[in-house]
Amino acid sequence: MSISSTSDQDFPAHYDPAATEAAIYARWQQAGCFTADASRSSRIGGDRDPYGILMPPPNVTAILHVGHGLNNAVQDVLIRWARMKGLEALWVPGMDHAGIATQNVVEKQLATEGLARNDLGREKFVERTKAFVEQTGGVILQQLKSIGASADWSRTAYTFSPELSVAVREAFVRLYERGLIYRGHRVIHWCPRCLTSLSDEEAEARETTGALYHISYPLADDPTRSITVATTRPETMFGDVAVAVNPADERYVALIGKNVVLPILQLPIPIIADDYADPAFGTGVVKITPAHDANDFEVGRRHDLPAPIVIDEHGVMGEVADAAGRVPQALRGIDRFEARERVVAMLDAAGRLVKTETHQHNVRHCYRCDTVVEPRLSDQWFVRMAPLAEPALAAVRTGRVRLLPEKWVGVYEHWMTNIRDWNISRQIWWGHRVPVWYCKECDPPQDVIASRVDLTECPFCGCDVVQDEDVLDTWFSSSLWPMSTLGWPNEEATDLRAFYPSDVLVTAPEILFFWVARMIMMGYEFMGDAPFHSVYLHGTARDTQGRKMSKSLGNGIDPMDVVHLYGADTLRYTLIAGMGLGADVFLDPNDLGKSFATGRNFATKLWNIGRFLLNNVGDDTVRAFADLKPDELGRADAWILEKLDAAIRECDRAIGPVRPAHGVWLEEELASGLRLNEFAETARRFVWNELADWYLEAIKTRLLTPGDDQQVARSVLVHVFDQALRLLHPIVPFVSEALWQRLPGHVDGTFLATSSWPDARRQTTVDVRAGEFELIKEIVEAMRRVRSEYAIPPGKMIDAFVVAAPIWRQMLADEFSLIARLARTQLTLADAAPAGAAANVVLAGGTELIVPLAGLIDVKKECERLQTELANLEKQLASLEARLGNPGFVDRAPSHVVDAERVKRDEWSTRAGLLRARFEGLCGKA
RNA sequence: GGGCGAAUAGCUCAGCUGGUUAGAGCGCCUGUCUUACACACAGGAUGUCGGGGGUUCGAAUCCCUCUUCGCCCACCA
Repeated sequence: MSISSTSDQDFPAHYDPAATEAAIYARWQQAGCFTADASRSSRIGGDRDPYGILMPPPNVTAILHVGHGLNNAVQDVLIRWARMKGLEALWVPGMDHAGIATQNVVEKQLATEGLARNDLGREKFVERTKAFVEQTGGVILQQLKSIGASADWSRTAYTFSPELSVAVREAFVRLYERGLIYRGHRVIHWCPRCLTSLSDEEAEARETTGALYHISYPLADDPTRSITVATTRPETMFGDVAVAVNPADERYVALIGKNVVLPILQLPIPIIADDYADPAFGTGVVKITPAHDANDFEVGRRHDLPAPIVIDEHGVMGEVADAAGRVPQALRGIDRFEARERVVAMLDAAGRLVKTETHQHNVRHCYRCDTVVEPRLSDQWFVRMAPLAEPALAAVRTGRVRLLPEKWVGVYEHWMTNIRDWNISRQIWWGHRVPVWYCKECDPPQDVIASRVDLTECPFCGCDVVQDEDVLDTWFSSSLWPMSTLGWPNEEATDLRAFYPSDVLVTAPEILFFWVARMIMMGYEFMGDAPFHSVYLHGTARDTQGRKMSKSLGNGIDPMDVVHLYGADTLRYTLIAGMGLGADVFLDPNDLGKSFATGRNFATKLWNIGRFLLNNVGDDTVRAFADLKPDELGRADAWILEKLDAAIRECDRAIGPVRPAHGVWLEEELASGLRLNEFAETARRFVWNELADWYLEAIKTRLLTPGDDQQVARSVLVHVFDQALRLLHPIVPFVSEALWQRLPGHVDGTFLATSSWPDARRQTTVDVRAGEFELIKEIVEAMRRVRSEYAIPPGKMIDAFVVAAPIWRQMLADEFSLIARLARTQLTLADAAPAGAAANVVLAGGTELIVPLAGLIDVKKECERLQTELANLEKQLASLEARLGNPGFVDRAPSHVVDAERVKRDEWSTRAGLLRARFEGLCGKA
């Protein structure tokens, strides 16, 4: 890509991403820039410390949205930084088979052909899904490449691959053998549309306005008396097996043990006493429906009651088990919500509906299809979580794992200490089938066999066995991701030894419990260590109204649109710069130009700095920066090198450290690192406000004037820009690479992506010349302010005098031409303020600028302005005096504060004196 | 209902363990096509740091309280 000429044709004023990005990415890949070499990991005897990031695997059917863009941009910044720091960096990409989600997609597809999954049968359905995934899946991984993701694609993983399926089985069997997986018969969350159970996390609660129905149940032995129950779900009454009152509730104590008659069915059921009934809620009487409510199930169990099921798997009224004659003929086959209305009408007609009141409560919905979840009594597999949670909780408490932002620590602890068992079986077909076989001939416990290999016959009696029909929760396989992608359960696997544990996990807080917590648990259970030391929980992409971007709201932004319009760097820079730690990113889907202006403007600026540099430095050999002698450097050179060092240090602090120095995070370490917006801002400020605004402007003449000093300026410029490109590369990889490869002296076949991260120089002494440039800069800024204040035309060269301490005088005289160019002001050294009307500015250190105003301004107006300025200054001075006169302040404030205040006071009083003199000189003594 | 967090410029947010004149980006105002960049340059304005109390020589920063938002969790039918 090296170029010999820099005509406008191949170096246009605006960076053209379309012309460069794809080609650069291809060359990175070709050169193997992103492929990690496990043998170089110091953990297995190599020469580099490893650094690992695990990509949260997107669903195999997913298409890139801004959330993915944001998530992967963060990871890519980190991995590119680590790579440049000389670590053996591995970013493992991959996809999730996404059980329910993918099955739903295929079922929808089938539906358009008029087919249901049962029409195909399990085997055919799975085959079809597999084919669908092979044909259309993985689009997102390709899209990630176009935003620059430097993942190691040679290690792309898939939760449903043969290798990872082995890991899933191994984990299941080991947990089963340890008694941490068990089969339970209980009420779980059931989605009547997906026809599967859901975990607690998958059943999302949503605040809903419903109704609380008060129904009177007459006493069996005295139909004139009745007790009233309150329920939100009258349709479940056919499954009632009792009504419960609190044993301490005096209203009902006398009735305990009697029967009431279940309305409509005319079925006698007992009144029982149970603490579960809350006297303060509703009527204090609760109907007990063990098959359709998790709490009622527990109550039923305590009282040894049956659990008739009256709603089937589709959410339709029907007698399923143990419920003969319970569902009236007229309601059979009726949907639960329709049935609710009919039951209410029936009760009303029978005079049993006492009243209906509106009621706020939470209703759980399926996280995949939003259907109202139905509590359902069934057999499911569960993971016993308490023992697994213990080390995972300790990991965060001891600092082995840090959560950022820290506010999530409390949430994590709360969840971990109140953890409930995890339902891992799903009644769908797409996923890892539960590796359990049943033998009809053997007696418990030998009739249930968990096996790492497929069984065709019972290992105990040799007769036929059948495999469990269920598949595992997708998140079960995800929880193994940090190990399974590296070769576990083969503990000798090179990648596993070289890269486990990894370093940072970057994800959205929504899946803290779905995924992150469970990965930590599994890490400890199977590897004896947490899978990473940092969890970076980033914010959400929102529209200008603060709504989360989503497909259903249609307020999303397609990152590919941004890439096509403005380039990947624009997308990345905007997202990274706009994202404080854990803060949401706000973008306007209706105005991409405005939303991404930050990134686009920056990319253009950077491009133009490069353009300037190449046009002015040219292709001729540039002196090696390392060969420059310190005394060859000009003031601007010394200044920009100092700023560069500061920028490098600040960037390091913002993004690092790589990992805790002593295994656990210390207080002081937690204050830095992963502040990517600070990193971006620091780099931007350096490149734009320091390098471009000042250094470049300052050296223009030097670059054009042949001689030794020209060579120095060229060398420093190339060096500083090279370093700046390195700092910026993790954020804007494409434009930085494109420019870096064009720098004079670039060696063909080398990449910025794999070059080294800058180091700040170890300077022990303060460079006086840098300070001198700072004074020049202040003078220029002051002159510009004066010019603007007095509305002096930009093109007009004006004269001014400078009164400075003797040590500055020669230096200033040297730089008069530079100041003249930057401030359009011809300075002359003076010993004191010349007579006549003038604007007067005092800079830090007592340097004074005097700008004769004759012929430039309205003297009368200037007098008024000076007067107010003087009044303000004197007011401020008075309060400063008061503070310094306050013994408490002087005694207890740190000395540097007191000193600073004193310096300020002295400066201000000098300035006040000068102002007064100027005022008097200008207006004559009033 | 329990827990956690936030409130700073028009908008989105920085402001670490209290200490010079509270910052950035975008937006806004004025001027400029100054031979890298008008996606730019130069200059500028804007804050009772949510309200109230307290600690202190000194509070955006620490404590209490109120208000308003947000998030997580939860079996009150």
